[in-house]
Amino acid sequence: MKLDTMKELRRTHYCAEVPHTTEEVVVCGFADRVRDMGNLIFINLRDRTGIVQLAFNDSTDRAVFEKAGLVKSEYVLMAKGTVSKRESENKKLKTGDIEILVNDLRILSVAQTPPFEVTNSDKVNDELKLRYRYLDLRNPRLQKNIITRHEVARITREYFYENGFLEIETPMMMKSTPEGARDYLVPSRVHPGKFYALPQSPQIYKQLLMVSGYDRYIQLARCFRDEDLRADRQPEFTQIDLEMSFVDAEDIQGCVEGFIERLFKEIMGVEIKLPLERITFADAMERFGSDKPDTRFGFEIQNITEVVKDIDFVVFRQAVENGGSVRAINVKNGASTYTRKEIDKLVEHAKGIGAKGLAYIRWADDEPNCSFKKFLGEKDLENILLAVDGQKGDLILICADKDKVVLPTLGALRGICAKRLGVINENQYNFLWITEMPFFEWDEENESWVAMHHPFTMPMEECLEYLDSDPANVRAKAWDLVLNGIELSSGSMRITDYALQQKMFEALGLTDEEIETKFGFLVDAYKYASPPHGGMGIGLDRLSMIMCGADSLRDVVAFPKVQNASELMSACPSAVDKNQLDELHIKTIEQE
RNA sequence: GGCCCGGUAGUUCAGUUGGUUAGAACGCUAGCCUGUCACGCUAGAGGUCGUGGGUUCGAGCCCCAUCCGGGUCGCCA
Repeated sequence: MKLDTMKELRRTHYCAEVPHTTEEVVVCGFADRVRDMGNLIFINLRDRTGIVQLAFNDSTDRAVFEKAGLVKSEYVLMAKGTVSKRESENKKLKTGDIEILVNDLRILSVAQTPPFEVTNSDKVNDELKLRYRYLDLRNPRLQKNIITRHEVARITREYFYENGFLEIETPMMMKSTPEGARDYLVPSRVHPGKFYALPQSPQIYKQLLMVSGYDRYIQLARCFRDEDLRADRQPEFTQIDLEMSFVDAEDIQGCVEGFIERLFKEIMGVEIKLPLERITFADAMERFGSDKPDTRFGFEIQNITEVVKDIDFVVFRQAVENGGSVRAINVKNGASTYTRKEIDKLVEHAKGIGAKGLAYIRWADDEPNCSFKKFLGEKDLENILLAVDGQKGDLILICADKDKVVLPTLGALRGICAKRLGVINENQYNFLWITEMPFFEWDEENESWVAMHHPFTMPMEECLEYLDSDPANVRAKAWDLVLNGIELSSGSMRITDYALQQKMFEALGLTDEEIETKFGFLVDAYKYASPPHGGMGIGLDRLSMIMCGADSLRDVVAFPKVQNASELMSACPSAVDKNQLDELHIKTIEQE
């Protein structure tokens, strides 16, 4: 087919923004649906704003009409015509009461039959859509998400600029720091055997910017982590990275709260009530069994150790003897309708997390059905039900083990049951600050204490005395921001005192040599004085995901990676030419 | 790395106990159609049942291996 060109013609309006007047307009976009009725043709023209109907009838010039007959799905068109009121309105379209009577149609580009219908692809396999991501990105839903994400970025910059933050870029090629997540490494021709790393976050650089006196820093920073993916985890992601000087934790949180409030108001029209709710890490674990609890529903964890400690049931007794506990969640909202099979599935899930099993009481009929009834004394069941407010219609799940097992298990089950029962309000946005995070975390594999946040995090003053004696009880001036059960953000005050930093490194078991080679430049910087400072990194992708009502980052990332961290469209990562490797002084597997 | 789920026309799916020529809808192609808007009607094309091996007289279906995708645990300072 001979294609047309735009020549002198230029767009006057986006499709969904064509005015209801009779003036002449020029629109362009993709042919969405073509309805050819013989002597009457309608074409839905689509661009990033929406759809407008092009009409061709007996008053249309014959050459134009015949060209319209050639148009197929996804052809790229430009059309000039007059806006006309429609005979019957289409209420589903923003422009449903008008159409364009076309007097000049240009077919600018033709399309093969696409592998799936671009605007009707909800059920199409993700793999196929990712392989043809450029087609899926034409989908209005995805376009809306990508545009929303743009709005998030725009408001972020506006807000932080208005509050005196400077946007400063930090390097994408930096020193590898083996702590924490695995680095993506970058070799270089001029440095045989040496590697840059892509940043897991600009952490160190932003701290140095505070040392240098830039006072308030913001960056929409790309970050990279060579770890396994999840629906809410991509190996490459964007962080709203900020750092502030001469502030304490509450100041930073207040600043971020203002940002959240503005963002939700402007984009969603949702009022977020400030200040946001706060809960300590310890309380979050105790009540919700998670460091990122979803508080849109109840089913809180209850400690029933005292109630059941005298029951002669080996599972309970062993847990208590081993310093553990017996805890329960009462799944209300008619959870007693759970079938035996469904409960078995919950038990399986609990085992997957590490629990040895799960006891339950299901009260569907007149009498409660208890899985460990034969071990109970006369009043025991009554006491348990009283302790957890058990009523007819409830399902009570009980787990007994060490707290390290019991809490996460019940925390996970809590979420699963809430989803199954449909008690989660999708239009609710429950923000939650998690405060007083532990400083150390016990690393089973290496049998050592590691920093839970990062080693530059300031411990809480009152905990300094436990540094050596009881690391588990040292809490940090670190906090997370959680939204609907998803960790959005992490922040902390940083250590600016050289001596204290040395002490923290010691507690983490780092030798002087290790400190020098890994963080020497950072440690040295603090010898030259530093304002007190702290900051946060807010997950822009996750934030956008929740604001779009999506349940996967793929819906808000233009070109996402799949589970094995490859990108299906371009098929990367890929093998490279041997010459390229030689130049980088890298031996291939065959050479070894 | 572990566990679970999936892979059958271009797409979404159905496919009985292992049994003749593997079906439907949408899409696509052709024709008809002057007010459609998920247009309608008629006809048609389109399949190495992910791949390899095995069991069997016979495999889309059973077994083994493998690849791809999804979820999840580990992991993610």
